[in-house]
Amino acid sequence: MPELPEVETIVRGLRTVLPGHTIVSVRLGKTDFIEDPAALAELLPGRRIERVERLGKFIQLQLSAGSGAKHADGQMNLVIHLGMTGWLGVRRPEDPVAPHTHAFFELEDGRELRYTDIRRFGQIRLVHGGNMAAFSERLGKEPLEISASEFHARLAGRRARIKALLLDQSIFRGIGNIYADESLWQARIHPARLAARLNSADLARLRKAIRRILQHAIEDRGSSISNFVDAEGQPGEYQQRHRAYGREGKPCFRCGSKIRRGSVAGRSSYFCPRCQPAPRRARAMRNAPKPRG
DNA sequence: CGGACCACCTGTACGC
DNA sequence: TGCGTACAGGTGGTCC
Ligand SMILES: [Zn+2]
Repeated sequence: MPELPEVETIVRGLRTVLPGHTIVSVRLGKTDFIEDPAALAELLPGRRIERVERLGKFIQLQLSAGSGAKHADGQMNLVIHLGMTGWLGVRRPEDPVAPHTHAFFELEDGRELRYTDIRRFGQIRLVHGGNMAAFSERLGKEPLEISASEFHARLAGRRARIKALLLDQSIFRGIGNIYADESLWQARIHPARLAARLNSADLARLRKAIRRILQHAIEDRGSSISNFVDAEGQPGEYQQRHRAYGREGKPCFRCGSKIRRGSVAGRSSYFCPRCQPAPRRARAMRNAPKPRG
């Protein structure tokens, strides 16, 4: 469940062990999710990891320019997205290899950075130093950094459903299905409300809810669903604090009504029918994602 | 612009 | 036990 808090948890773990170390070789398993597998083996060895950053749900390993003719292209970034089931962490070679581990970046001290991803919805790509700013600008604002006025401006006049906009990574980067539902529950806004119909009090509440929930989730090292663990292998705790997500039929923590599940923006969406009243003449929300033929 | 639906891939839970 | 179905943290495409 890598959304912003889980990715931040992974990044904080990697930041304590990776900077200063050099990639000496690369081994790959399945590569259908890697943009240019050959380029990894060709361009990474010899580069030192300088910084570890998070851009929304992306992990950025900033690498040195290295030396030698083939490194004449300057700084490089190894950019990794965890998709639905990705994991990234450092292990020793003798440590057991988790199933579905598809990339090993061997370090000069013998340890290896491993990428594991059951469904392979993640991404591994190289972004040249000169293209990194453009890459970052294609994404929206960090939800923990955006000002109130910019938050309002980005949603003003949009006639899409608020949840669809929260999930749009070009508006805000890092919010996913769990934290969208949790934030909307906290702010008492139905996920199918149109953004343009939210007043400024609604928007102010929503921004505060997003900040509070993401911050608390980071403190709890994210939500662990189906075995998510951080870079050290420890699970998160925030799933115990979910108020809406995954709680269909259970009582609302505020009013006791049964939490309902519907489909908004193509995703399962959990909300309290009483605290989060449905938009008046909105098209009836579909019940749940339908099976495909 | 916005939404519905499909695709990518693997695993798990559950009904029969 | 086995099989079919629904669903899962995400993104990106098509079609209307
Ligand atoms: Zn309620």
